[in-house]
Amino acid sequence: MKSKDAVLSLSALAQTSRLAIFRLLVKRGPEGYTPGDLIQKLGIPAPTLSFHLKELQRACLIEARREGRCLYYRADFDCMNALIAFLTENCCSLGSAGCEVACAPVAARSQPRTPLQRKRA
Amino acid sequence: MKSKDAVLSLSALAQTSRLAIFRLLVKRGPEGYTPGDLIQKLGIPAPTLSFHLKELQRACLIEARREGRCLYYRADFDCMNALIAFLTENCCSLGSAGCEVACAPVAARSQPRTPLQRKRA
DNA sequence: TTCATAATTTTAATATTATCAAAATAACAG
DNA sequence: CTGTTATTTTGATAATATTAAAATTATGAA
Repeated sequence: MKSKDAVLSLSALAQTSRLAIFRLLVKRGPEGYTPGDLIQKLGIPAPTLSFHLKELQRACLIEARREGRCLYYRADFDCMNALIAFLTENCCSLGSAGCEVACAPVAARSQPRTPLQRKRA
Repeated sequence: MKSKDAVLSLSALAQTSRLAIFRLLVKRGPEGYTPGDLIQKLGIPAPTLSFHLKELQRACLIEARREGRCLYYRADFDCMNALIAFLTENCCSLGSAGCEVACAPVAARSQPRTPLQRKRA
């Protein structure tokens, strides 16, 4: 990851609402949340939320998929990994100290499937 | 570390000049650099540099000590540790996965002492 | 097609942040 | 005290970010 990309990612996370959104999406895992879900949970007006989601997307920290009429946003763990790697390598003098940090969604391991997913199986 | 502090730290690092300053200070280790050093290395005007140093200091990412008529700024590794811990715990779903990231200056481990340090020993 | 809902985009106003020149301050040497 | 160097503060301007309201697009159902 280049310094320029790191600044972009850091900027995206350096805002109260966006950090809150991202934390929710991380906790949620691969299934993701729709903007509607996030509006309910965070109380952010729709246009404002949309703006912040776009910022996070621009920094490649989240990605969206469409399912019917809903969009589902989820955290991009590869990108978050890259950011943490950049910080530990460049801002920590740790270098490759044998400690491989790998971000992965907790939810991916043992979460009940959604009704939609069950329908498909 | 609270979410509010994390936003402050992230904001401080989310700017090209400040990230560059911080990376230099991390590489440098405990001895630190004076504003004059940084002006030479980065070509930033003195008032702009001073502004950015204060921002980094406000986020507790760097600290200063005076030595004669010079100020020496150095990275605050405890604070950086706290930030990385926050990110891995809250934005990575890693939790305490047995991977303890600890930031420390490379310079602290195996760098030839400065003339000043030799004089004191 | 027409309607209702989900989500985004545009617009526009406000707030925050960055930049840098000029003046002010701090520390020291003579 | 006076002059010199290092650094910060002030203050003015430019750039960017934030947000709400209104308009627009897209989707699925009737």
